[in-house]
Order: sequence, then structure tokens, then C-alpha cells
Amino acid sequence: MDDTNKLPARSDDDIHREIYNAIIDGRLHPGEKLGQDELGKVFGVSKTRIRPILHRLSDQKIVTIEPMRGAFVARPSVEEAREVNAARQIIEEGVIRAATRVAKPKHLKMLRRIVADENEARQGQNMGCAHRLTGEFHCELARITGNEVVADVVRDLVSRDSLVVGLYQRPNSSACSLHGHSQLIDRIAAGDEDAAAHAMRHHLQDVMASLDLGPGQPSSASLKSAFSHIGNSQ
Amino acid sequence: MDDTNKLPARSDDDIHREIYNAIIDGRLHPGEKLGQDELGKVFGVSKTRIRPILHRLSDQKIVTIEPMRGAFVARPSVEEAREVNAARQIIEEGVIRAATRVAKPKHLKMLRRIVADENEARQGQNMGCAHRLTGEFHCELARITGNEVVADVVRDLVSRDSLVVGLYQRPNSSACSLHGHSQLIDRIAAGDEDAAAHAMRHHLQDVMASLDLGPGQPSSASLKSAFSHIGNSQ
DNA sequence: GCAAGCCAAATCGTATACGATCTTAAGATT
DNA sequence: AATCTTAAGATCGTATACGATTTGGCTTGC
Repeated sequence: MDDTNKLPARSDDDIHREIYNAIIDGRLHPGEKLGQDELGKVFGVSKTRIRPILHRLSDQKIVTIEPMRGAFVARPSVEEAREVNAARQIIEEGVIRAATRVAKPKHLKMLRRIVADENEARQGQNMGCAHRLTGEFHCELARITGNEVVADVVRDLVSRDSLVVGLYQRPNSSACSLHGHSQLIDRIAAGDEDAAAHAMRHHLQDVMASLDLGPGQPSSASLKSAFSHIGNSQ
Repeated sequence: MDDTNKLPARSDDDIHREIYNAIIDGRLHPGEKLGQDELGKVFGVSKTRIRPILHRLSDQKIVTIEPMRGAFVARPSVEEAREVNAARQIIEEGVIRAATRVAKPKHLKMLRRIVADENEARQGQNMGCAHRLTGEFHCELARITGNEVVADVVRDLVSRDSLVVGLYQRPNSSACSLHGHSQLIDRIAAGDEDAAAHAMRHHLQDVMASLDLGPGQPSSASLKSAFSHIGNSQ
């Protein structure tokens, strides 16, 4: 939407965001190889600039780097999935408590709008967009605290969970998050901190329970096609 | 001297940790310049390997990178200090609640031991060690949750706060944390989640209040002396 | 026919080299 | 004397080049 006819993304942050989004949006699948030379050609730069970006993604646990083997889109294990979810339960409890204390009507409005958009996307069978908005809800909730550090932490966790959901989600069982989100908003609106915290924990548990924790298989797609919108031919 | 690479092959993580610890322990002061060539000579490697490490430290907000200028030890502003502290209040509330729910006697024992060590260090005027243990207490508290993701998040936040404290701490007003930590342990031992959360918020507020938020001055020390224990000549 | 070993191709990790940009300091002008 | 200009030095950012390691296939032997 923003980078249509702009020739190759220039800054390191742009390239980082490009790969990041490609992974979160599911255009690059878990397990897929991210060759340095190949990515360099895609973005029209040398692999010297690609390497630190891959390491940064590795720090974010979005990418796995195997020494002398290369970088791959992370394929979180079931154990890691459980741990990230548990971390979200712990951290987002503090977040929703803080948010409940300071939430104003405009914040609630914003949250309701996200839920509405998510509902709309889901009705339109636009599952990718709906999935993205599901994460956006939690990020927006963190932003209510007015604390950017907290927002960053939550965003990182949500990103990792996006990978998990993409891997282990059952075909058609994700309507529960809509009800969960609405319930969270109601609790916040009521100013009931304990109830909101309780609802958050259960909401995240529900999301976890809705997953199919059998091993997901990485379907390999073309790397170049995922970045086709950049329009840089080798 | 024979610099024919007889130092144990240092991994990037080792170098990262070395610089990281030097900053957290206060051997490198906020604002100090971290030249790529200079650091490369210190560790006996090329700046090619130093650069990504500096970027990684920049992601952790421990180092500031000014484009085309270089890297410097981060000198968090008063505003950033407040934000990190606020983030800790939000996140560590969730942490201490989770810890209270699952804490076992051995965990309490570990926490009390850290407080004892901290007290001992403070009596022995070993303020650097005492300061480090103050952070260690909060990290250990996070580890009680059994969740490594949470522990990592807390460690990052505590690290950033270490820089803040090093910059803005008043000469001799840091005994309050001892009482605060003991109180936290008591609340956890009592299994009173709400009281523990309340105590945590106030503890972190107290730490913040004990700071002198006048501008701290960066004292520039020699870069090589900070890594003198590595013993790499030239 | 199958397994083990070796060689070639590919890819990664690091060092070196080079152009770009900022800083510094000296010199000329007002 | 102060300030603007300019040139030299230093440092950063990137590309290229080279050694190290893995992979996959082919040969060889059983």
C-alpha cells in the first residue's frame, strides 16, 4: 500500500521492515531459507547489508540462524509457542491493568473500531487482514498505556505469536477472538481492573487452546514472489 | 608483541557480552564514544564484526548510533528514564503476580540470599556489586515464573535502568531498595498477589524518586582501560 | 544393488579496500 | 580580531574478494 512504485527500499530499516512484514503476513513461510546473496539481489544491495538485518530478525526470534548453514524463517516449536503465550499472559496482564486505569473514551472507540474492522475482514474472508488486526488489537491496547517501551515489548511478543498461529492454526476456528476482544473492551470500560486482567488471561488461553499442536509442515514458496511488489529484477 | 591470534577465538556473542557488561558495570560511561576501528583493535578483529554488534546494542537501547558519526554509550534522557521506569511498573506488576502464584520456598530462599548478598556488598562499600545485585533481584523474580521470554524482557529493562541509575543516582541514597526488596519477598511469601503488586509499583516509584533528575555529566574515560582485563596489546 | 568415501559447487563468515561524510584546523577576508 | 571559507584528516558505510564449511552427487568397493 505504501511501497508500490518506490524502487528498492533504501534504508536498512526499510529492508528490515520489508522482510519482517513478509514473514508476519505469511508471504514467507516458517522454515523457508533466506539466502544472503539471494536477498541481496532482491533488494539490489550487497549481502553485507543483509547480514546484520538477518541477525536483527534473529534477535527478534522471527528468524533462525544456523551457523555456517544460513538463515531461515523461524519455525517455533510447540514448547516455544507455549512459552510465548505464557509470557503474554504474564506481561499483558500488567498491560491491561495499566490500560484500564487510564483508558479514556477515545481509546475505547479505537479498540472497538479495530474489532469492527476485524469482524468485517473476517466476513469478507480476508483472513490475512483479520489475523493482522487481531494482533493490532493487543498492540493498540498496549499503546493506551502511553508507554512506548511497553508497546514495543507487546509488539514483539505479538509478532512471535503470529508465527505460531500461522503454523498451528486450525483451518476455521478463529472467531473466538472477536468475542474475547469485545469482552476485554467491556471490562476496561467498566473500569474493573481485576475482571479485565482475568479476561485477558482467559482470552490468551483460549487462543492457545484453539491451536492444533500437531506438527505443522512448512510449505515452501518462492522467495522472489514474496517480494515481487518491489519490482527489482535480478 | 606476538599478536598472532592466541586469544581464545571469541564469538560475536562473547564480544557483545563483553561490551554489554562494560557498560552495565559502569566501566564505560554514558556518552563515551565507541569507535569501530578502536573496538576492533581491542578485540583483535576487524570492524566488520564490530558493526553488527554495535547495532545489536543499539536495539537494546544500550548504545546510541548517530548516522555517519559513530556509536556512543547511550545517555538516556530524563524522559526516557521515566518511560523505562513506567514500563517496569506495568510489566513487573504482571511478573510479580505470576511469581506470587507459583513461588515455592526454594525461590524465596534464593531471593533472600540475593538481598543478603546485596546488603553485604553495600556494607563493604562495594557499590558496583550492590548495584548489580539490585538488578539481579528483579531478574531472579522474573525467573521464578519459569518463563525465559519474560526473564529476557525484564533483563533488558533492568539493564536500561542500570544506565539510568548510573547517570542520575544521588551519591548516597540507595539503601531504600533493600527494604523494598525484603517487603516484596514478604508479600510473595504471604501469597497476597494484590499486596505484592502494590508493593512492586511503589518500590519502583521509590527508586525513581531517589534519583536526582538534574542533568548527569558524562565523564569520559579511556576505552582501552575498560577492557584492560582482556590483555590485548595495542 | 547399496553403502561409504571423496570431490565439486554453493554458501557462509571475515578481512580488506574504497568512496562518502563529518570534523577540525588553518588561512584569508572583512 | 572575528568569521567565513576551504582543505586535510579521520571515521563511517558499503562493496568486493577470499578462506572456511557444508551440501549433494558421483565414484568406488562390497
